[in-house]
Amino acid sequence: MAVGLRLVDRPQNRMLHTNSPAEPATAIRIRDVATELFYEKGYHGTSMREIAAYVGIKPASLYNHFASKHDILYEIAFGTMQEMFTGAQAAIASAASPEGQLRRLVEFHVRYSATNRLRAKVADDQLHAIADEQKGSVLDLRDRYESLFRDVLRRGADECGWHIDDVPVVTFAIATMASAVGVWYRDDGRLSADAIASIYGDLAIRAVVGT
Amino acid sequence: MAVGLRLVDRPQNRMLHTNSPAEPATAIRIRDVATELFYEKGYHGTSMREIAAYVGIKPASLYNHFASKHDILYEIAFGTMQEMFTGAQAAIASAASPEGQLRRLVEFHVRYSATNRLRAKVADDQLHAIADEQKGSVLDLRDRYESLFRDVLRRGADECGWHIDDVPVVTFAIATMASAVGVWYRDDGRLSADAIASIYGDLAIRAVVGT
DNA sequence: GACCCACTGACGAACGTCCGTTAGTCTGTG
DNA sequence: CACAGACTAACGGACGTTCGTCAGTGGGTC
Repeated sequence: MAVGLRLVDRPQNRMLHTNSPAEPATAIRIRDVATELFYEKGYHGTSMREIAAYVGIKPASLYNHFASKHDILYEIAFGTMQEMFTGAQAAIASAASPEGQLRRLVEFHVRYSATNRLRAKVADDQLHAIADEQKGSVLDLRDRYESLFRDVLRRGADECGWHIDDVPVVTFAIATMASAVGVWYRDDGRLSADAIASIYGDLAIRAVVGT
Repeated sequence: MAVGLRLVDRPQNRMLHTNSPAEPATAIRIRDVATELFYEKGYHGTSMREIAAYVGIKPASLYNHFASKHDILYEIAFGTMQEMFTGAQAAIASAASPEGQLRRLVEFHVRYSATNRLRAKVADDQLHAIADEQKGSVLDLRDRYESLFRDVLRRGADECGWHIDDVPVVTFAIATMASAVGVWYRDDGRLSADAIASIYGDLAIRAVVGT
């Protein structure tokens, strides 16, 4: 497990006296462990037994916290998309000009993709494994997120004469470029998330607004 | 199956008299079907039974053509990386200046990612499912591919004063941006692969060289 | 032309293993 | 005492893979 999971082995560890309130609730630990395993091996490549082992409980106990394996993935994906959507809204609201909005948007997206790289990638890549009834609400949120980007670009093209051959194509190009930061970003890496966000902000502005 | 698979049902179809040489060999059909299923549902989400059903043979017969499920994925991933690497080499050789080389490189990458979108995405996303002994050779090829990009950017930064804050970061940004075309490209879509490649070529040049 | 034989690629049946999930029980905490 | 949350044990089913078998094809020999 490359990122940071450790198998928990606690033969005698039945919440001895709920000592530390800092200790995260089991449901959260399950969600975090599952996020990491889904990231590493995919949804279908990860078993409930494995999740349980890393959390340090027996497989059956998972069902005290989640109704099903699908529900774990759904909670990860939906929660992530929700965070991204509200964050992007705030980013846009924090600037007035299209140029300022684009920069804030890209910077937010990069920062989020970096600091929440596991969540963000799982929400993207494992969509196919979400149950059909649940998939709709996640996709809907994603569409609304993308349209935030698109609207800023469209306004820049209309009002400021940006170099945009094709708004949807460029929207997607910028968004995916920023998403991909999560693939290589590391908390202890050479560059901070803010520094990378700034580089990408420059890149996007230069690509679209000009030098 | 969204892309184009059809379940093959042929109760009486034992290569009646090897009539058409146009009919692809079974191994190729298996590879193509597997590519599509891995793309749609991931490696672990796809079963050998399912692959066999879409090809129109029984599961056991798959093993006349591939030693294992892992081998199918490996052949897809390695073959794809090989094609991309040799294509990128040719793209670089076709221009002399860093600017020309970057444009050709981006255009090739976009065009390949568009016209081979299933292969390309499977090779990227399903790497985690490749057996450890085989993973090395695929990763190695990918590293060499990335260094082709990196070298062009580095040369542009050194010799032509391009705006590159950080060569590895920008390398990755451009490459992933171009890869992502495969997510939405469709053969019968509004824009041809060449047109999209050109848009992305412009975008990359503008982002890095300036207007 | 008739025979032989290696080869290819399909088949049905079965293997041991692992899967997600459930039922029922026990135990410590409030 | 009630309850939340852990446990043990087990379920049916799906998994990748192996096996023995067999029809059809093609080339070499008489």
